[in-house]
Amino acid sequence: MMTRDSKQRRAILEVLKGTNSHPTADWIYEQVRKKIPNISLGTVYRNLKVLKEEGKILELDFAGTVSRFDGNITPHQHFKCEQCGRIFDVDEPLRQRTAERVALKMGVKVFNHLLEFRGLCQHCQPQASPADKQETRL
Amino acid sequence: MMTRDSKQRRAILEVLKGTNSHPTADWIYEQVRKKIPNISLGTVYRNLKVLKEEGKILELDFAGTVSRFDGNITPHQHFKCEQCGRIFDVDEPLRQRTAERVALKMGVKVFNHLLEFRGLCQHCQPQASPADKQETRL
DNA sequence: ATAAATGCAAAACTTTTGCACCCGA
DNA sequence: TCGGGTGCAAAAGTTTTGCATTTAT
Repeated sequence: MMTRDSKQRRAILEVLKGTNSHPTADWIYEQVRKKIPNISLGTVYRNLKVLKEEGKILELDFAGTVSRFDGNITPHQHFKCEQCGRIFDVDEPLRQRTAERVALKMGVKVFNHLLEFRGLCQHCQPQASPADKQETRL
Repeated sequence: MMTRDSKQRRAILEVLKGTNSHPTADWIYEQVRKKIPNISLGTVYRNLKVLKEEGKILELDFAGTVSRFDGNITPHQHFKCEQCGRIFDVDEPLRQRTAERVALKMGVKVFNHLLEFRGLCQHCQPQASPADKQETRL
């Protein structure tokens, strides 16, 4: 299948490359709508699929039900806050060595790897310091 | 909220502990139904949520749209085949050191970490050996 | 007794798809 | 022109929820 060009596809990729958040399809849709008001959500999904297959973007599956996408396709790591759900990039390069070892040991081909840390982000940590009382966060 | 006991919850946990696959809610539902035929899917979801909050199971978000659950709550690694979607356990322990370094550097609390490798599993690899012709898998 | 848990069904969401029309190569 | 791309709306699939009833403590 020959993939063709379209302003919709270009706009979607542009949005994704222009953020370091890890947006959902719906968020991307809203952003692109600012430039192309009558774009449809179906088109966004179709293009995300194509872009993913072309290796231009990454689909993350971290956030429970909704998929998130990442314009950064180099192997990298994430931290996910279990409370607020935000996803942060982590600068902690994983050695390529490990991927090779896994490939050899299991007889598989490894294209990519993602490391996910889970916990509580700075914002969501219960602050118990007696001096400066803060708003209580459950 | 005081959590109470129920045979449904016990059965769900039992199913999850008794497999090393990474089943979807629906698969768990079908298994439990063999013992408790009139259990409802809603109950399965509600219990998976409770068990997850109690830290007794893990929710994986690897598989695109559907959530998968894991009865193995020790930090461990997965390999996901991008073709057939199967998820395999990988025996490649990640050093606790790394998690500590991340926690310190980012000011977060790390409860868990998951490493996901992506690629093609043995079964899905294009086999080009000229001697033994195999069924062609796209 | 009382509050949590359940079954059922409806609702809410996310993602996919069929179809007629449009547009890029 | 021709086949891929689009918008629209319907459909499919997963997960959540309201409510009356049951059940564990």
